[in-house]
Amino acid sequence: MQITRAGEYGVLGLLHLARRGAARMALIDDISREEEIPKSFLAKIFQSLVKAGVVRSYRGAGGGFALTRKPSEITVLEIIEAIEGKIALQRCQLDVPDCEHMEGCALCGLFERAQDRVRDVFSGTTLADLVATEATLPAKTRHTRKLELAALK
Amino acid sequence: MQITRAGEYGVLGLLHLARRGAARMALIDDISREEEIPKSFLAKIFQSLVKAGVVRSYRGAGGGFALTRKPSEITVLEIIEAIEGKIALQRCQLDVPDCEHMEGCALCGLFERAQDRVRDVFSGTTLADLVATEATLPAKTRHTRKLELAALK
DNA sequence: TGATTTCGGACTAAAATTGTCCTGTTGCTC
DNA sequence: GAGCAACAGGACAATTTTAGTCCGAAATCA
Ligand code: SF4
Ligand code: SF4
Repeated sequence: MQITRAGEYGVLGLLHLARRGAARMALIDDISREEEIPKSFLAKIFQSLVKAGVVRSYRGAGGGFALTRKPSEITVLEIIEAIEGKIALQRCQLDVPDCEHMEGCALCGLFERAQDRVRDVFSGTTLADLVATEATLPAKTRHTRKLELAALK
Repeated sequence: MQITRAGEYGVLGLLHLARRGAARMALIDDISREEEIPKSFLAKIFQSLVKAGVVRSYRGAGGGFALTRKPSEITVLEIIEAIEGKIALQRCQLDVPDCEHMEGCALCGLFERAQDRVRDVFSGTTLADLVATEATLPAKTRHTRKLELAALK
């Protein structure tokens, strides 16, 4: 019952992009280093995000990734589901359900309600919200710390 | 991002017990047959539930399992967490967290909120609620159908 | 005693997760 | 166009988790 690393890394990667401001570009290499995410794994994850239209990729020298929309228009739900597929708490909630009891199962409805609540939370939060939240957190321990330290040098 | 089979089977097993009424006993063998759950797996699951004090077990001939409380006093959350451990959407939500970014991570708080909503839904639903819900579902396809068919013979 | 039923732990098979790696392909710059 | 920089895509591998099985032991009852 966990969001996978892939999903988490995806959000963290895009959050990094959002933090950089508007449509600024970033190399997969930099994001991976600064957010401490395995590079080749992150590269793979970003492929899904490109396909989902959340980021654009630019190849070749001087290339990288950039958000296609404003951070305030990209929800966490969209990101996670682009990477992991639809959030489903049980097989009966899958896009192609895998249980023959669905019609008469009371539990099924409960799972659906729980799942909707999760999706509500994630769809009600955008990258911009996360960036804003970050500002309220103790700076010393902020996840962006490596960035800040690097800037000092 | 799914509740495991173990958790689901646990709820389904107890639901069966609740449906049977008050403190009536049931054999693991019957529950497993009627709910179509692998017997040895269900036996294992029920061990956790005994340890958690949700059911009592009686060994030997004429033994079986019975609820220790009224169905209206047993929540789905309690059942699932007795089996799977605390519901956690991410490693930072684990009982012994496994991430060094916690203090400064905006995402962490979001996961916590989502997780709390899930727990709300599950803690707000008891076995009695599920039994009641079942009554409103189409009888023909009800999950208890096998029981009913057996009763006709 | 012997049949029945749960207990507890060791064990296994399959699936999902979490990556790596290598071979393109695209685009920039000289 | 040569050569480098960066992403694209797919095959592959290691690890972990899930989903069970199996069996001997302990309890209980007739
Ligand atoms: S909750 Fe009910 S419908 Fe959903 S997978 Fe389980 S048995 Fe099937
Ligand atoms: S959400 Fe943040 S705190 Fe939680 S596991 Fe991920 S990086 Fe760590």
